[in-house]
Amino acid sequence: MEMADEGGLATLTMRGLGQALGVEAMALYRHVANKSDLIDAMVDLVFSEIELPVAGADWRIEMRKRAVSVREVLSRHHWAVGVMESRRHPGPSNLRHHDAVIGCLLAGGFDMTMAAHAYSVLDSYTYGFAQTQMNLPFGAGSQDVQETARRMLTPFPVDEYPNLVAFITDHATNPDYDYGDEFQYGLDLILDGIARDRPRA
Amino acid sequence: MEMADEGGLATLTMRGLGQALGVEAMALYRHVANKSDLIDAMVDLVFSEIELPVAGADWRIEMRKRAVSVREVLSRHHWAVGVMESRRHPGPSNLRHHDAVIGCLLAGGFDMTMAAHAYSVLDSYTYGFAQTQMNLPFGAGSQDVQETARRMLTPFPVDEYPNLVAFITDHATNPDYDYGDEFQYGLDLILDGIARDRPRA
DNA sequence: CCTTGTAAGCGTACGACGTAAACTAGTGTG
DNA sequence: CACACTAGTTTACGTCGTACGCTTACAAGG
Repeated sequence: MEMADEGGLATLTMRGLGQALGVEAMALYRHVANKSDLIDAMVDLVFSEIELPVAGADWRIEMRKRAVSVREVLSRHHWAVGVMESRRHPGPSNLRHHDAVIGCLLAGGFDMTMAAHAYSVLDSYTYGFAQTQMNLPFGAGSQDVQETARRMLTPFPVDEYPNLVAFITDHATNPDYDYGDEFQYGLDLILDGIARDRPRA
Repeated sequence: MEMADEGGLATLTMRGLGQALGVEAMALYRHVANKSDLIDAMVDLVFSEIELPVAGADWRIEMRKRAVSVREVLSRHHWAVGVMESRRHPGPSNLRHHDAVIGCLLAGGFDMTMAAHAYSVLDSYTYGFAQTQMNLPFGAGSQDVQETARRMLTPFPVDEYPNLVAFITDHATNPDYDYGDEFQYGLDLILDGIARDRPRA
């Protein structure tokens, strides 16, 4: 996971992993069926790092806490975005996580249909945000943003994309703009919407 | 793109593509700098298939139309999810798309900050939903779901994940439950939230 | 007509990658 | 002492992206 954290899933190779462990690549196959199996295990480890919602506590606080935790964990393991939900063999932490989320919603007075709705919006948003942010071709630091944006737009005629340019100059390169803050806005907007729809208990 | 549509990005190889075109693999490098460049071009083609929002029209209708179109396009090109926003060299359709979305929001009376908020939530949700749905380890058909779910839970003690089991049996395997329908729910929830926050024009 | 420049495509080759198969030590247990 | 088990190694195969150098096809200019 350290290797993947640093350079992405692509830099995690069996040979490289073996070398990092002081062992030949093939030795790994004593402990792991194949690379996909290894990634299954890694994904489950990532799930185990996510804070579990507590059934019986305030659902809104718990759901918010979980979403923030997912985002924080995925920001430490950016390789995991895009691979978390695609496993054909979910591990125990994965299943426990889903079980806890559903349990917390049901305990919070949701019926099954509303729980499914809530889970779907929250998860889609949280993973989607993580994905778009992780993949953003610039990191923190407005100098970086400005430079990257200029390089992207260079091949095209000036004034071809006026709104986009306005957005970048007026907003995205503002030094006290942090894209990460956007997450809170959308998260609360969605929680508000869910709270409004939830049948009163 | 036909190749990737069928078997995912992994089955698109330079040799395979050459063969499909009746040409040696290396011939492709006359037209494309490298594989990443090829994928850049493919991503831009995907963007070009997305319906553009019209500036001046009702922003809510346009945003909804766009989100639905994104989802539809991504469902035809499932390989593109996870790669759309990560390109270091966005093409003209990509930039035009972003420009149109921002333009439509600004024309709809949003200030730049609210436009950024709206764009962020909508995009994160739309991509996130596409990602989780595309990657779901089961396709359509409840028989499939039931079978897959049982196989996933088999290695674990019964009653280890009661809420998850309840969700699957009560809800997910219901024959008239289509996960795709969840998209509409979340989309309208988010649009409602945005409409509420938008400063009145 | 011939030359020459350019675009298109081909052939070969290299160094990754995941992993199958067979083998070799070291470690207990009967 | 024999035996099975475990962890690790060696070698090898097929596939990938792609660097490098070669060969055509063809159009423009003298």
